This record gives sequence, C-alpha cells and structure tokens, in this order.
Amino acid sequence: MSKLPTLQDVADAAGVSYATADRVLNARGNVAAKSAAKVRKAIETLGYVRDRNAANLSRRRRMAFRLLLPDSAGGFFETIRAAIDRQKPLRAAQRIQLEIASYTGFDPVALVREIDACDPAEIDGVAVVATDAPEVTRALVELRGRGVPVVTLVSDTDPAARAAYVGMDNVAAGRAAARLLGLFQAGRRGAILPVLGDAKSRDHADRLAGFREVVVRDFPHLSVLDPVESQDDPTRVETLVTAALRSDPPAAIYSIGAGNRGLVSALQHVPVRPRIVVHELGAVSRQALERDLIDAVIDQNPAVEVAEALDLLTRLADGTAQPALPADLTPRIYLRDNLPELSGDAP
Amino acid sequence: MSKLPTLQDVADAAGVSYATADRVLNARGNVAAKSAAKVRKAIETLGYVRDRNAANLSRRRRMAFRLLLPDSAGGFFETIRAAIDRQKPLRAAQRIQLEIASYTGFDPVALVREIDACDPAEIDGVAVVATDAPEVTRALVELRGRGVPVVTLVSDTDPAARAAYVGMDNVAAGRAAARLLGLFQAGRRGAILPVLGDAKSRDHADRLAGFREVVVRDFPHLSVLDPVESQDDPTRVETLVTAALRSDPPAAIYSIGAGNRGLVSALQHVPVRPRIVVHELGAVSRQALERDLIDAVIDQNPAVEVAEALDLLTRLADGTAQPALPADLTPRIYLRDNLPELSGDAP
DNA sequence: CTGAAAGCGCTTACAG
DNA sequence: CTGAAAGCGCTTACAG
Repeated sequence: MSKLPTLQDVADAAGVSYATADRVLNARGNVAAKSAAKVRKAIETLGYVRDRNAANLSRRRRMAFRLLLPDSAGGFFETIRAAIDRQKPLRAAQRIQLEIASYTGFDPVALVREIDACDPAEIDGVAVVATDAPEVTRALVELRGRGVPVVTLVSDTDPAARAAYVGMDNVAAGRAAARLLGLFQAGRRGAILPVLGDAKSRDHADRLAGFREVVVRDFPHLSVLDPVESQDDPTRVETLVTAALRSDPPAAIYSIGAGNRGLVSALQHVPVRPRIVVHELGAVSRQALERDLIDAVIDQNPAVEVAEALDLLTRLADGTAQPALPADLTPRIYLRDNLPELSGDAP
Repeated sequence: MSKLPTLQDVADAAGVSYATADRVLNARGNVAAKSAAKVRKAIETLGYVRDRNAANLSRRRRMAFRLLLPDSAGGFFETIRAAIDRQKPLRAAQRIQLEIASYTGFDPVALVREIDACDPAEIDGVAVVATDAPEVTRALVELRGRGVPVVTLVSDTDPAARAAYVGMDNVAAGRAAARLLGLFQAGRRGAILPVLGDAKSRDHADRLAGFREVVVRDFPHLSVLDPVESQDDPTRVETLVTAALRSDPPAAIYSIGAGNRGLVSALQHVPVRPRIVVHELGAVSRQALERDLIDAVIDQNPAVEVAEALDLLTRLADGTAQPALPADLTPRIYLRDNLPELSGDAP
C-alpha cells in the first residue's frame, strides 16, 4: 500500500504553505502565478488526488433529497418506494437524507404543490416522477431557479425543467417489444393487440408509438389492432383480453400498462395462447414467465434507476465534476431463462 | 437539513463519555452492562447512523486491489481493462488503488505465479479471471488463508477459492439464446449451428450446455448441429460459417465465442440469412444489429461487473456489513432497438 | 497575495 | 471498566 500523497505533500513539494496549495487546488484565486505553477506541477508529478471523503467531512456536507412520487398504491410505485427505502442506510452513512413526498394520483396541481413546498434551505435536490403539464414544468423551472437541482425519474417532462431524465426510453421499449413479437411470428401474417393502461399517459403513448413504428417499418405483414384501454385495472385487463381471445384471437399481445394479474387470469385456460410481451418484472410477470404463460418481460430496473437518480443528484449538489458509476438504463428484456434472483424486490 | 446525530450526541444522551459510546457502537467490549444498555437506547432513539466516511478517514483506511486478467489483446478483456481504467479516478478519490496484473494466455501456471505474488501486506483484495485448474484453486485458497479477500470475475472457479463470483451465469445465457432462437422459429423445424470458440473453455461449454438443455426440452422440433470451433479467431469463424451457409444452411446460428467480425463478413452477401444470436456487445456486434445482420446480442455488461467486483471487495476488506448498491448481472439481451448510447465503451 | 489554526466525526493508542 | 487526547485529510474563517 504505497502511501498516497496528501495536499501537505503537494505543498511541501511545491515549497508553499498548505493554504496556498489548497487555493490552487480549489481555484480560489489570490495566488501568485509563480506559486500556482509550482503547485500545479507538484500535483502533476505526485499524482495527487483529493480525498473526496475528507473534503466532504470538513465541509460538513449533509444533503437532503426529496423524491416526489404519485401516491398510487401497489404495483410499480410501490416498488420504487421500496427501492428508496432500501437505499436509506447506504445514503445515511454518507450523510444523505432521503425524503419521500407523495402527491395524489397524477394530479398536476397536487404535484405543483409538492414542488413549491421544497425549501432550498432544506432540500439539496429533487427527484420527481413528472408529468407533461405546463404548470409542472413552470414549477420545476422555478425550483431550479432557486438553485435546487432537479432530475426527473421514470416519467419525464420538458427538458428545461430538469438537469437529466433518469428512466427508461419508452419509445425504445415499444420498439424492442415490436421486434420481439415480429421475430416470433417468423414471417407469418397476423394481428397484434396492444393493451394500454391509459392512452393519455405519456409513457404508454411512447411505448405504443415505438411499437407501431417498428411493426410498420420492419414487419409490414403484421397488423396492429386498435389498442384497448384498461386503466391499469387487472379486472378490466382480464375482461378485455378474454373477450379478444374469444372472438378473433390475435397472434400476439403487447401489454403496455399494468394489470398483469388480469392478463394471466385471462390466459389460464386458453388452448393456444398468443405470443405475449408485457412490461415490468414483478411477482406476477415473473411467475407467468416461469409457467410459460407469457414470453418476455420488458423491465426498467427501478432499483437501479433510483440509485442512479440519487448518484446524479449527489453529483449535481456537489457542484464538482465527480466520476460516475456505470449504469445502463435501456429497456431490459427478460425471458424465463435470464431472470435475476429474487431479493424481496418484486411487488 | 435537520442535524444528524453524532456519536457525541449519543454519548451525551446516554450520559457516558464518547469513548464508552464508541466501545458499544463498535462492540469493543469492556463496558458495563448498564452503560451499554443506555448507549444502545440512545442510538435507537436518536436514530444514530455512523458516518462511514469519517470512520474510514480516521482509520487511515487505504486499499489496494489487484485485478488478475489474461493478457489477451483486443476483444473482451480489452473492454474489461478499459472499464477498470475508467474506475480509477472514482476509486482513487476514495483512497482505493487499482492494479492490473496480466497473466499470459489462460495459462494456469502463469496465473498461479500472479496469485502467489499478491502480498497480503500490500494487497487488500484480489479480483481474478479464474480458470478451473486445481492448482489455481489451491493458490487462491492459500491466498484467502493469508487473509486476502478474493472474488472471481467473468470466469469462475471452485467456490471454496473465492468469496463470490461476479459475472454472468453462462448456462443462463445459453438458455436465453436457445429461447430466443426457438421462438424465432415459430414452431418450424430446423437446425441450429453453434459456433464455439473453444470447447474446453468453461464459459463456452456452459453456454452450449444451457443452450442444448432448452432446445431439447422446449423446442424438440429443432436440432442442434455439431458445434464448430473457431478458437475465437475471426478468420476461422468466417471460413466455418461461410462453409456452413454454402452446403446446407442452418435455420439459425448461435455464436458462442468471440470473432463476431468474421461472422459478419460471412453474412455480408447471403441472400436469406439465418436467425442469429451472438455474445458480447461491442462495436462489431452493435453495428451488425443496426444493419440487421444479426438479431440479438447477449451481453454481460463488463463495466457493471467491474464496478460490482470492486464494491464487493471494498465491503469484504472493510469487514463491516456495508449496504450494497443494486446490481443485476444476469445476461442482458440487446436488440437493435434497446441499445445503450455509445460511450467509448465498445472495443 | 500568504499562512496558522480550528474543526468535521470518527478511531486508535494511552492513561487511569 | 472509563475517559481525555491526538490525528486522519481536508475546508473554512481569521489574521497578516
């Protein structure tokens, strides 16, 4: 373990005081050009790297991040909430506090209220499951104007309203679903039924758009049926899918929203089931894969997304250009063969 | 930013000295049962969480990890090397030094030499691309016996020889490849050609075994041809595939090893190409996806694996049960639609 | 423009 | 069994 150089070593090598070395390291100014040059050379030759933890300690850096989530119970946002809770010990040990604030439904007014409630004196960063509404954009822009870093999580909004979007590219996810189902048909003709949660929801609309794009371009022998809408309600999903399977069974189903439980129920006693791709790896979809009731799951690892959002906020709040950990948030494709081990992760 | 409690706060609340609070926090013993109870209660009620960074600083914790890699130039291990280099600034700022040691070929003797060269006085952890050879296992067991944490990376060995394996489950990868190609055939009969690098290499053998297992069980109408072996040489791959496509073209090809460049060349002017799944997302396979020369890539995100291995070693060397970041190292499936953005990552 | 000193929240000897 | 003190590598006032 060869000793790593400290700033004191740098100062000694440069023949200046610790304080001067610190001034050039942190570009605080008020240093003679000659001294600065000497320090810079010493940093270079010694290969000095600042100890980030010591720096943060002396700075008394403590961060509090607020995560703004829709209060929808069960399902996806429950998973997000669980992922946040699982991050708390890790972040607490780094003096980073995590607060969850829930807003009712996807109500823009409620969300704006929560955004406005973020006090720059208390909150060092905000991750928000956003919506497209202009009043939300306005509120976020204003929050950023007050100096609070903002990232959108899972669901994006106007780029001007956030430093970054941490979440899946839903258009890409739809495209991938189309590619899978298209290849599964192996050139045969057929119709695909999209089961939407809500056509007005941005992520669902994006997935459908990507899906259509690829089917039309690369699988012209396939047709996309008019989507049915379930409002993410499993019972409605079951009814809709059962009806579809009875009349004129489609060759494939692309389940774009939630309600996998209903889908699975509808499939339980079908003699020949269509090819099926659904979203979100949870207890239900996982079991459905294992029982061969569906073919593939497209997932946006919520745990990784949460971790990435927090890392990003930390770097933004720090101001300094910190190196990042690698993360790939592209849509993940799970078959029954490449499932991750269970870890209390699935809702 | 409500002030987080320090150990001093705990000591005050418990009515003992800082040192005593520290003794119970760190289970150092020599504390009266009554004092210990008071401290524990104070920790509980205050919600005290130790500042890990301050602790590490005062401990002068500096770590040096050695990564033992085969010296094979180009291709996969080049990517691993690049991922390690990209981790250096991040780890250096946390006082963690990274050293790469290369051993020739996959030669067990050379690897054992490198393992034995790890001095417990200098090295706080070792990540090794291992092989199955018994002498390697022996050397690693001995290294662990000297108190050095060991994890295997990318390629595993006897479980007794390491604390954990960080890498892809190659059997699962083979299964997933079979599932994809099986579904792509949509019930039609056909033959699949496996293109191996080296049948004696553990990871290739595992992939092939998983592949066969799923084809036999779930796609009995498909047959698996005798694998051809390329020694991961692109030119050989090209020759072998060209020959196969000329005589009796298979319905699909599963490229298990390296040499994607050769595969792509062979496919360049084929009128009707087979369905194709290959391994490792790199510049070549990426472009092949985009040009629709292949259908899917199965990838084991090397950058994430390296990060995970280093995190694991840090936790092992620390001794303390540190909370971990989420990571999913299961085989990743890329189509042309869900590719990650380029980031100088691909070889 | 330059420097000496206190303090961040811990751990580690050292003394009772 | 208990406590007081120094020090980890930085940053932040404060004084020249």
